[in-house]
Amino acid sequence: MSKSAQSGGQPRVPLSRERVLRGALEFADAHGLASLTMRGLGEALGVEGMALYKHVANKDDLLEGIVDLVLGEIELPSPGKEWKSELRRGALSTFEVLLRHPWACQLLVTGGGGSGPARWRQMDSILGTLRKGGFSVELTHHGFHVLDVYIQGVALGTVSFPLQKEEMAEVAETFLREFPAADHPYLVEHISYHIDTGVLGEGDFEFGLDLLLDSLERLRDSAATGT
Amino acid sequence: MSKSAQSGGQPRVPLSRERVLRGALEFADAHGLASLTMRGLGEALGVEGMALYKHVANKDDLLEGIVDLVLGEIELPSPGKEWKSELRRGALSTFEVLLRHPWACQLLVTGGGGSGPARWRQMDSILGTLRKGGFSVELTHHGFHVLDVYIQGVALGTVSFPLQKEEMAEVAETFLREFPAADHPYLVEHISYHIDTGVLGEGDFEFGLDLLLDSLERLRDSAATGT
DNA sequence: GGAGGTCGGTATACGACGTAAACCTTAGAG
DNA sequence: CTCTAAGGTTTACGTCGTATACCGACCTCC
Repeated sequence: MSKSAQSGGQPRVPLSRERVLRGALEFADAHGLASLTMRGLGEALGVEGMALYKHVANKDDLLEGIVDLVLGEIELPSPGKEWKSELRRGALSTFEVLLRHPWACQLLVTGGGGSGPARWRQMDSILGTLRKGGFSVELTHHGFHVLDVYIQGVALGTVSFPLQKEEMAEVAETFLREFPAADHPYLVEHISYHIDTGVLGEGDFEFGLDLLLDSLERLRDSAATGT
Repeated sequence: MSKSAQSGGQPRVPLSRERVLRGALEFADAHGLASLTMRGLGEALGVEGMALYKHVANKDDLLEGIVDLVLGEIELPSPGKEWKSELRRGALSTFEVLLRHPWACQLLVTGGGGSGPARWRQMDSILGTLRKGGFSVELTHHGFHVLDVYIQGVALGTVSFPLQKEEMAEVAETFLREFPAADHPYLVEHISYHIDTGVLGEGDFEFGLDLLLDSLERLRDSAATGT
């Protein structure tokens, strides 16, 4: 027998930062961020809550850790290839990943914006894609922030309005019924539109995304011709 | 004496939802959201913490209340006037208000997005400004969401990166020093740019805002000419 | 002008949370 | 066989939101 497994029962796998973070991520996916508690996570890992502190500095550390894990799932654009489709792909991937782990949005946004290695890699690849796509340093700067903010914003908005298509219509209808509709004619129109077309979704996300990408392209070109 | 003031000392002003919410807002401004606690707020209002529950259903109710107060500070665009400058004004006002109450951003985003009357009024006025500006229902829908998300996104980003200009440069420099810079060339360039130009600010906000407004205008016009 | 009801505030208490500190257990090294 | 230290447990503290019971002052109505 090798040195790690021995005598009686199970193979003695003694936890680790890795396993704690992975467990926390799954726990959050399963039960939501609010239910992610040190004692609860401990139990899920078959251990007393305090044991986690042997692998994690404190709860904030743990949260930062799982945010970075999530960010690591994002598909990155490759600097050098066709910039627009690369950024588009990366943006859609970000959107998907954040919707897959709704709680991560919230953390990303309230916890300083995610400052782990996965975030750095993502930033670098987006910036690089713009630069290699012919954008000046300044335009790259602006473009990056606009895209970044937009993506996080939509993900956040979508996530904090967690309704399925039918629920949505139902809720909207009861809302319209007991509402000072006369004072909010345009809001009523807007809600009605939502009743017909459903919730915010990928389509709405892509609308703004393409708007931004096209605008950035136009700016790049007009800067190049010296306008 | 009138009926409200009497005998011994002070004039008997018995709290109210209004005063509780206003007090909570000031408390959050002064000490941050994390320090806003029922007992703490009670003390600030010269009252035991439990007294607040006579005016507020629970803490969530209180938080929703103060978010709506903040939203009420926002200057609204007027449907009918020149749409672009109106929306621009409203967006800048939103930005300012959210920076004035940084904690509100966070609440706005985690607490279902603010669903009180102030939010409704704001939504209605933005939607109305677009419609009266000649946008179709569909384009209004998209334009609204894009603008809305962008504004909240930038405010959130700015707020969660709470550095002054000099701090910023300093932090960035130490960051660059102990950083695997070789693996993140574009990120390094980006940070250097930030060192020179300072933090995210109103300028960066306006860049994306104008980008969006111009793009929307273009879409409106091309839809009008049937392209 | 008392009696009673209600409104606004207090006192006390409970369970959950993050986490500090001390302790125990085991397994490998000398 | 002992020493050590890493990994896990126990116990405890302070803080949070809040349920519940209580209490005093006012208003109303007979």
